[in-house]
Amino acid sequence: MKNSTYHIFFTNLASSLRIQIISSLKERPKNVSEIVKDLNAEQSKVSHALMSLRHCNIVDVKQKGKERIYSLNKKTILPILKIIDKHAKTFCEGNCEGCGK
Amino acid sequence: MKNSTYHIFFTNLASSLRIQIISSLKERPKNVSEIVKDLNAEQSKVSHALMSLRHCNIVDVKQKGKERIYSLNKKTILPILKIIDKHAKTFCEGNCEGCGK
DNA sequence: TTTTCATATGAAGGTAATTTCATATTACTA
DNA sequence: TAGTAATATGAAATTACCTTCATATGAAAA
Repeated sequence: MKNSTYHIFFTNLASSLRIQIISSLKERPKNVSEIVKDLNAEQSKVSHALMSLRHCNIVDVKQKGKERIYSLNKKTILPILKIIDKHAKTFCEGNCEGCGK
Repeated sequence: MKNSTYHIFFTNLASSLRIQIISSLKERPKNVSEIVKDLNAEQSKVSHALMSLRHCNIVDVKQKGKERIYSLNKKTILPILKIIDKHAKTFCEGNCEGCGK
């Protein structure tokens, strides 16, 4: 019961950097350099994060010349984030130690 | 960007033990001893896990004598798990290194 | 056909999360 | 009210994860 689908999937989402990448890709598909600029993060860090997201099919990638264009699997991710937003709105108004507010 | 709602929420779900607890509570509300028996896990471990889930309002608790009855916030959790199940079915048939299959 | 740009990779080190263990608390019961 | 059952708590130890840094790869341009 270590590497279940849920565990890998949620571990993947339990990273601020990866969530930031997801946010950035909501807008449109982007290459690595664009994401790096967006987040003002290190290139290798972003690459590692993208690799991880890719393993879970949270993002998809295609080559275009020497660039790689990453795109978000919106169908899976957006509804989940929406549910959590609603959850937070319902339970974490004011200050909620468990929800970062 | 460390303790965002998403980070705390997903970190909470990124634990096999806590996912097992959630699974167990899908059936019906249970006290700690029942959960401990269900999962064949240590009591203090389960208590810590429940505390963590409670902070995120993933579970709720009420006292009943000397027992504490934990119940699942199904409205938030079930749809999320469902989406991931579907995601896994779509992307991880056969063997998928990223999804534990 | 070397240089450069874009991105990936591996491994060591650092940080954060989980487990464990010993003990505390709280509410019933004899 | 001493005892016990049920659960919680704190802190040290362990494990898992993330970051960093140095380097590799691969595609295009010069």
